[in-house]
Amino acid sequence: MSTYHHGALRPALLEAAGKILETDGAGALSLREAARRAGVSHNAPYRHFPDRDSLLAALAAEGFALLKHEVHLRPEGDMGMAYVEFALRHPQRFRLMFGGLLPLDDYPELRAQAQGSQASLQRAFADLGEDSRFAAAAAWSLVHGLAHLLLDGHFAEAQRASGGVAAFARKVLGSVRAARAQRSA
Amino acid sequence: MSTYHHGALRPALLEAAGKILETDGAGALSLREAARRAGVSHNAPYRHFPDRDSLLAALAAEGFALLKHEVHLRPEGDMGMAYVEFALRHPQRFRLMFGGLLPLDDYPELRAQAQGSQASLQRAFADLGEDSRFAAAAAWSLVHGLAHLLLDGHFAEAQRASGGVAAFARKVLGSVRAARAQRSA
DNA sequence: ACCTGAACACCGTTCAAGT
DNA sequence: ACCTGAACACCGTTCAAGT
Repeated sequence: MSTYHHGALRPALLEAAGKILETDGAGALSLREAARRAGVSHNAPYRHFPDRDSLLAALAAEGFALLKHEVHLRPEGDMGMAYVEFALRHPQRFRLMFGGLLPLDDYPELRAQAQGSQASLQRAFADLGEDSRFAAAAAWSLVHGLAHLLLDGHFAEAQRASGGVAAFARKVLGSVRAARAQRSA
Repeated sequence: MSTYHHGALRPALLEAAGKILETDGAGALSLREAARRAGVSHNAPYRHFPDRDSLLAALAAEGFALLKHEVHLRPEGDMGMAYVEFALRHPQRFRLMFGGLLPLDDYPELRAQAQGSQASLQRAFADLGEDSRFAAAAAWSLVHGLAHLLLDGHFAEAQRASGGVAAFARKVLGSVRAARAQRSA
């Protein structure tokens, strides 16, 4: 009880909010419910977050840090797959990070974090096209769009035929890699 | 005044809701505000839509029909660009269609409509990779991801250097096409 | 500094009526 | 059949207090 009154409320709120986000999505996340789960009044969160958006922004920031970490655990050739797998493992977090719900102009640090994940993919797919800047954008677009469309269930049948989401994703990314390989041959 | 009481309320609500969607986004769209703009009580919409989600679903359906129409106006090689341009021209509509806000499992006709836009892109990018099914998925993913990332402003600097969003998008899509061309040479 | 409780203006949704 | 008005249980946010 008294622990929350001693400076641990902010992380407690983030944890409670994170759970709501994962299970019900950002749209269902209310400050009041997070406060309830943290055992404080509906008003206590305002000591730690100026408004609802800034709590969502903090959750998105956690997500960007985790995404960067998971992508960097992989060898370069597998970073695209790591990106897709992150989205599949944390669908609601991914939607919060990239769903346009947050006014990114008000949170420039979030956009910077998002571009941190692009820097890695750039190297991974650098030879997708000639100009490396456009190639990097194409690489990020490819894995980002694939992640989104998988989350929306738009490849449901194809996934079944491929034996699972991950196997399907690997084949889609692999088909582009194959085109690149033939080009250099 | 009395016109709305004679069967024209449904389209009037869709029009009012569409305007709110375009200016403030799906999150800010309330049934009560749509009803207000249509000049009826906050409760009248329930005669035409069972709940808020089904109004959003109707707006998304309009979007999918428009997307399909605009994509089919272009020659095959330009359909990817048409897809991106649709997203840029109707950002909030695009986010509603693909932002995960709607429970697509409850609206199977929407998912069918979404896949209608893929059918065209499949032909347009059919030689991106060997297996045409995976190549089609890669093509849709590429344009879809590019559209999303452009809307989120993640390519802001690169866009400036390229002289505008559309020019940048064209170069990104072109860089993939260039890789394909080199491969067949 | 951090938290509580009352208050206000919004929602979505339901129900009982009105025409 | 279609619409209104009252009502209920939620929100985000602000303000005046409490410790």
